[in-house]
Amino acid sequence: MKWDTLDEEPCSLSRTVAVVGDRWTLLILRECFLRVRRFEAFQSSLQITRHLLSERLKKLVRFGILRRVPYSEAPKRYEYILTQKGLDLYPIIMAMVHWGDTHMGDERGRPLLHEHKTCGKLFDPVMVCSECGEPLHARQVHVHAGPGRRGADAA
Amino acid sequence: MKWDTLDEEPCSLSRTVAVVGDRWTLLILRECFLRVRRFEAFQSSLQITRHLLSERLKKLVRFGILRRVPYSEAPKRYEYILTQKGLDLYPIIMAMVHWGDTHMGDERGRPLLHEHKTCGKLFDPVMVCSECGEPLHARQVHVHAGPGRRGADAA
DNA sequence: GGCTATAGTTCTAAAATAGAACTGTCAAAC
DNA sequence: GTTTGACAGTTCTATTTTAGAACTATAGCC
Repeated sequence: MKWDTLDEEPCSLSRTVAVVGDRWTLLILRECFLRVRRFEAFQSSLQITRHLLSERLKKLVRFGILRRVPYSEAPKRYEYILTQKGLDLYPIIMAMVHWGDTHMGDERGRPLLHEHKTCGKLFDPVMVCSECGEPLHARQVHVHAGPGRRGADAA
Repeated sequence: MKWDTLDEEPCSLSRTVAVVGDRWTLLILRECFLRVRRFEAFQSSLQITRHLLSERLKKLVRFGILRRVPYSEAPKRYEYILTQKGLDLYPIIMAMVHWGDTHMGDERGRPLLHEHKTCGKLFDPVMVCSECGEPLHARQVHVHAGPGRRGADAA
């Protein structure tokens, strides 16, 4: 497999994996959603090596997930802010958090609780069908080839 | 960071990342949801090296995502089947597919279309609040420390 | 001038992955 | 009864990635 062209595969999962499919990237994004924005802040909260952090931030900027915004002119300093494309990753992060809550928990209970400001309640994220609103289950979904596909595999 | 204890961090995202946070694992799971079950089938559809495929399947079995089920006694042969814990990863996969459809598409359209058998329509997955049913957005969610958490970071 | 803060870059060592070849079991074909 | 092929791996070396630590650069403050 050539990882450098994974984002051009005729499969939306592959394309997403090309961008967020590694450990550090997902942990960096977690920090972004927790309002972390600066190099030193990412580095100290994640204990990632500075080299890799630099690489990953560049990649996220290149893919349009983060914007590198100056917050100081002299000396030039930048912070990293989620774009809309980045904010749209929220369901992925939340789906992962929820699976972890459900299947990887210990006896102490959840590390974090989520409150929906709109309704004021503590909630779980639920994935539903856009058409009928019912919760989705793998075995109730049938997959068809779409226009962006010739041969090969996908999901 | 010590990847071998990432599944014990007080953060549900980290714990999930410990299990599915690498490229190959996510692609293998895609195949699982497409009903691929056998070693040779994974290997030829993904072009993964046999060594890594073997490693990743072992890991998924160890974490209870897949079950290794004999389908032939002589010679002994096994196939890999999603457990309920594995099936529950579906929202993560679908969230990633949907993000790819939305943000990584080309002019040819989607690689795959999804039909909800329950309602018969082509759909998109939508993540909603379990309490009020409204679609979730990152900035409408407030995070609280839960019981499974002392100091440090999380999501 | 010396100290600190911030945001990186550069270097070497260790670990993970790629790629190809090899092993072992059994069924069916010749 | 020997050969071929399918299947499910394991083993080996070469390349790529990542870890960990040190270094660079700019500027404010004392």
